[in-house]
Amino acid sequence: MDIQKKWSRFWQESKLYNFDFDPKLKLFSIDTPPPFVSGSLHMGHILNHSWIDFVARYHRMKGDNVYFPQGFDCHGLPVELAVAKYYGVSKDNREEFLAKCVEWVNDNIDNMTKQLDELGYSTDWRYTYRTMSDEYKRKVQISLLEFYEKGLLYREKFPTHFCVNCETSVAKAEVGYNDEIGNLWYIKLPIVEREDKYLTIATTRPEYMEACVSVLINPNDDRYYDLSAAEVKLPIANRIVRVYMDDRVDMNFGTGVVYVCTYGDEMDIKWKLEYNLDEIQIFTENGHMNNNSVYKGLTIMEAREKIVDDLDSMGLLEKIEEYEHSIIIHTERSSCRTPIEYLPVYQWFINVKDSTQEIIESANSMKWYPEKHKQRLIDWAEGLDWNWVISRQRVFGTPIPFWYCQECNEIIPPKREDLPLDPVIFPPPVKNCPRCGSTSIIGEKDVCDCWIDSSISPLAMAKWLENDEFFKKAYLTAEVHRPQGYEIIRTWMFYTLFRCKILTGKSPFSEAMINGMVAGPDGRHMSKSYGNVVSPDEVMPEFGADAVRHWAAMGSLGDDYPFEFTWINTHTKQPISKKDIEIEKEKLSPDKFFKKYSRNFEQLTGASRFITKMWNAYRFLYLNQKNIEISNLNLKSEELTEIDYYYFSEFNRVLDEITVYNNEYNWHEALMSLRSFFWNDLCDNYIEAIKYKFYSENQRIRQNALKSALSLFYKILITFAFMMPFITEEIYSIIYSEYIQLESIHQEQWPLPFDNIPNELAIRGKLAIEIIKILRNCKSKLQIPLNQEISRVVVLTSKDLISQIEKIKNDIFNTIRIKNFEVIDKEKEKELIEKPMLKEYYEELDLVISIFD
RNA sequence: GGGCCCGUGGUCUAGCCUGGUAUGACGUCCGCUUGACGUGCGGAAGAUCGUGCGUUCAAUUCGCGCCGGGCCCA
Repeated sequence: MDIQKKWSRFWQESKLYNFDFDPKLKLFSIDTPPPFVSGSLHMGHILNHSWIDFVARYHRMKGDNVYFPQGFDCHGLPVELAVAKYYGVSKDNREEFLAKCVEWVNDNIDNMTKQLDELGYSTDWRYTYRTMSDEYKRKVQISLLEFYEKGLLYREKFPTHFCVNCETSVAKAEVGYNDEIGNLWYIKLPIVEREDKYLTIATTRPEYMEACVSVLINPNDDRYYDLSAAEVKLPIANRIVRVYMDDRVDMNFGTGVVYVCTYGDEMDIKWKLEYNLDEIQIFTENGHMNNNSVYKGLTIMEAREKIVDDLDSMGLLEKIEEYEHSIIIHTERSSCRTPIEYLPVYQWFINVKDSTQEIIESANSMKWYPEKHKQRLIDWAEGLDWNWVISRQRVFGTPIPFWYCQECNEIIPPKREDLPLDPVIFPPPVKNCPRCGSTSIIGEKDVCDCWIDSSISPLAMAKWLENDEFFKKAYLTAEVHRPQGYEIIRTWMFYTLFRCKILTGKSPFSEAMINGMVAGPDGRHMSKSYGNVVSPDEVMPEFGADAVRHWAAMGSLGDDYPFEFTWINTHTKQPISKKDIEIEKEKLSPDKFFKKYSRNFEQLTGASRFITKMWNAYRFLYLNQKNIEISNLNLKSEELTEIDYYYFSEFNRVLDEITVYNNEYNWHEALMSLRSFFWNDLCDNYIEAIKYKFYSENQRIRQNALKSALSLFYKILITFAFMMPFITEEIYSIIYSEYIQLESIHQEQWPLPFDNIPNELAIRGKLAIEIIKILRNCKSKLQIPLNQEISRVVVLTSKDLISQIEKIKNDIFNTIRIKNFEVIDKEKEKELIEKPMLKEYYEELDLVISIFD
């Protein structure tokens, strides 16, 4: 932890990640997802932002001029809810409410910034943007003005969730479902031109009768096969409506006949649009019946009772059943809990339907990692049938900068130079409506959907409308990388492609890297609202940022990745089942509970073991570095041995491999491959095979061995640096800073392969390592401790190989500790009279190995 | 309600597009070791590749249905 703090501070003080606008270099720009300012990050963000940081650091090492500012998505319902809850300020007190929202957001950003720093996130904070800033709002509002000028922005009525008690539209997130016992009324509707024939519908909302615009039946329902396109007469309303066939009608509900009303539920809205049905609104905003109803003035509940009575007296009420169903209620305001109605209110729309081809073209012009997620966007764009509702009936958000005429609904746009503005308080640019001359012009009080804010993030960070030169470099000519999760492909990605293309004529991204969702232990994706979040603060102190980043790197591109843990008893270290933990949680106080049980993060133990291993490898080299003086790491060919060459060539092979993986953002495979090379090859075999030289009498041998070991280790260290910035920096500062004149390992370029490797020597080195492995195995079979000397080993082989092995026998017998090591022509086998302890045949290598006491 | 994605040993993952019973890692178990290594080395066990049907000489890999999980929109 101290090491982490030390380096975090150092990186900041040395301005290591400061972005320098270098006109000579290609700009690689990363359009980071602006996280919503919930206050703290969870492991889902950690996965996402670790990957982004990998991209940034890796591209820097590859020589790109990397620009990646971090943004923050400030507006949103949760902020309003939090402010209302924690500050007790009401929305009605607009000015104070908004000020408190800003304060709340700023506090949250501070904490999230701290958490990103702890992760080793290498953004340049000087370029951070916030969607609530004036500059950001200005861009958003200008973009809306441009959409208006292009004729893509319009305002019309659309049904929304509406609370008739609070007399306001409410967002989806503000409503909930409640199971209630109600009635199911069976109502007979006379069929037109068929005397005494009725069609019976079952409904939980009889008061909607006057809003009924059609009746639907499932075409597979043979009870009603003869009623296709029939008409029924609605009682009370005295209107005639048509019967349609629709296979989405649930045949098992009620009578299998459903009446479509304005607007009973969400399906009604859909059917209304699909069949182009009439719209007959019968409620007022305060929950009474309106002019369209004979029950005008009654409340909805009163009207329900009355209509049931009336139908009964008309003999059209067949029966009443008790029925348990769930109804939508206004849950956000706990004092309300009134059933939600759907009322058409004016909403602002952006026409996206007409741009789907352009969006698809943009998507096709990008490289997608992984490819499969491109389809998600294309399917979505092709299947899109509604335009984008951009208005939200909230307070804290970017204002929709328009006025409208209350008489004729004419939209009055703002002057460009006045933006940003809030039309609620800012006077309109004209006194009279340009169309009808009316003076009742009113500023829009709705604010923008958050996606309106965030879907110009590539323009905002590239300083669109602010700095033309920068914009050209960072957007028009840059390679722009978009990292994000798959869950927002249809929103963030979709809208960004759309808006940026319309506004600039150019598609914003050259590539996208898609991450999956991090799931909590319950299998659902980590989200504050599910209450299954694990904060990085809960694992960072124990495991460190590098281990957490290692965990992130092990996730696979585009797929979900669980962050699991099991509960264990702190004292016995025994795992506890989920069921038992729930019981204990109920029973004990939080204090006692956490004393008795703790979480065990299995996925991080592997990561931290690896880091320990790396640390040990460093320590071993460091100990020897203290004893053996070398002045530089320049390798000369005469100083290198067969084994060195073999491992150098192996490194080259692995380097190629991981470069390909990294270029495709396949961190999982890259890390696996590098990890196993480091652990199984470098530590287990290479260092073991040259270890003896560190204790050699000969100073040159000692120096050469150390030099080549340090050189190889250094290249590996560099390749690990972008994933594990802290430990690599620490090791660099201790053993390498004296040879390499860089302030930080993070200024290094991606390593070049070792050159001039004589193939013949490398092959011989490989042979040496193979024989060493075999002999180590033999020792293990004979249960001889590895550090115990063997008195005699005889290798029988062909004449060709004898001369090869002679050249590497030093390495072999010194590593394995063999007193007498003989290599003999296999034809002379008979001369061996002594009986060996162990005799092993290795046909593929053409070796017979005998070990003697 | 609609659309899309996913389902491989206890866990994560490769392979599937270009069909021939499966890759690697973590974890587990056994043996040895413990002077870079809160360990290391060597070895072993463990998957009828969600399920049913179909195409095929042959399916984890292709097609359809179902089940389960997820995401977004409504």
